[in-house]
Amino acid sequence: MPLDNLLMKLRVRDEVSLAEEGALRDAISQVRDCPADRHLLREGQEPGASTLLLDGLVCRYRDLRNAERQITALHISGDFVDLHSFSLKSVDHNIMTLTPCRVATVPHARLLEITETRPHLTRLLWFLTNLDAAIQREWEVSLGRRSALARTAHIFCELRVRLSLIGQAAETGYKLKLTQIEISECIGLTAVHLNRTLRELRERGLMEFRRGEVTIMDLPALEELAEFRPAYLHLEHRPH
Amino acid sequence: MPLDNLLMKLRVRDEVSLAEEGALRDAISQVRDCPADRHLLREGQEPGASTLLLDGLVCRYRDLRNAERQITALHISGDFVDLHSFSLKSVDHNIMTLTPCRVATVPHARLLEITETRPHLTRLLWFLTNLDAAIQREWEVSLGRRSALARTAHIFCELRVRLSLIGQAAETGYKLKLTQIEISECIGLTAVHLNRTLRELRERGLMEFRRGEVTIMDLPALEELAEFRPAYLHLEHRPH
DNA sequence: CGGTTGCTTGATTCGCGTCAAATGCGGTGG
DNA sequence: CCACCGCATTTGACGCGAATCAAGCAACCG
Repeated sequence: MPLDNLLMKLRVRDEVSLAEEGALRDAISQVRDCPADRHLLREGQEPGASTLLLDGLVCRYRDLRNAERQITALHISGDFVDLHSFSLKSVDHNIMTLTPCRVATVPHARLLEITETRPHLTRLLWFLTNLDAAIQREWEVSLGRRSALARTAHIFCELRVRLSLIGQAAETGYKLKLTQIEISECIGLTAVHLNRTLRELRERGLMEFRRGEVTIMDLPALEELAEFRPAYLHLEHRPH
Repeated sequence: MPLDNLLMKLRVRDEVSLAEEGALRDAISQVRDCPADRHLLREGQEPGASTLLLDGLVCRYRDLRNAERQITALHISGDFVDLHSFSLKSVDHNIMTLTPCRVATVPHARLLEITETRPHLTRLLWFLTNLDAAIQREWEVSLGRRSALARTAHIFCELRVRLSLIGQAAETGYKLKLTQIEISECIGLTAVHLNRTLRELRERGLMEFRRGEVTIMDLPALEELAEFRPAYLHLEHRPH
């Protein structure tokens, strides 16, 4: 079912009625597959539809002059990768797949209709925007003030929780088909230094990352090192 | 007029009808003054109202163990400092005034009513959330990949544009009643290093920051150094 | 199998942090 | 109006964490 992961994610936080589920289903105009490393959107474009990620990993990033890029968000199954394009009209960054992906297209016209007729569902979509923003805030904190070691630990803690909500992570580990280069671009390190940092985490017996597989040896110690507080992921179930 | 700055900000991007203006006005339950360095909200609280900043400067921040803080957002007159609390229910960071402020309280019940009855106004509020998120993204880029010099230049470029939208900045400068310590907490530097960086900007003839006053000597060069592209501030006028 | 991409490690450099002290400045009270 | 206090700013000396440069290795893929 294309909507499963999105619905799981939403239903952690609030009720979603069958009518709302139907409205979301009707909003999808098309489902397609997309290979890895393909742009879904580029800076300056004005898409007429938003993209819901059904499977795979997608990032949003910005390039700077010195040819480095900063990945500003990572998206997993069930995330609306550019819901904000409905609201902002133009996008101010690039969006690309990191693995082969399955994506659903949601025309802005149908989102508009939802905002005209379904206040509660609109608030849920708005909530998703706020959730993305909360995650971004936490990345700002990492980039600004956490050491390489804590920053690295933190992103793996965050992804563990986010993936566990859609049944794709356990306490002991999860699959994450990213390269060290890509992860380093998320956390503002060079790939070389990330590699050394991963070695340190491994040698300390906290976690391991090898060939797209995260193995967590000591979750409490890892979360403590990262100062990971999942409050920012807003896991509480509340009427919205 | 309490709403002037918010309306100016919105009307740069879209039409706001008189009825909508009235609805916003009716949403305000109270206006009050607040001294500098006062918390408006703390991590974990669940406020029943959002706060619209009418005058002054407010920041959002998170503290880490090592007693350092990262400021994740700066708000100026006309900004909803915690519109997201309506959507997220609990706040995951601290919000405090940096200067004496005048703030308006907007009960969540009235925001709820707006979402139930005014789709277009709801979309405008949602847009404000997305605008904040776009600014946060740009801060992530700065924190992750820009040098101290570019990062410093960038925040002054951004604030110049944001303040100019509400008539509080010129090409040549603006008032900004912040300390170097506070600015350094925004851009992930130490106050000492920011001070050296400001000296460098001054010696290069680009800009000066003294006693809460920004003087810009060479705006094009400053923006070039910062790689400042205002696209992320979404200044285009579009139907939402 | 050879080519390509990602991972790993070492040597070195450098940007920014840390520590410490001096200077400047606005506010307060006598 | 001046003396003093506390905080912000400025500067210097020094150290460290992460970047850079470079080379070798492992894994995958046609």
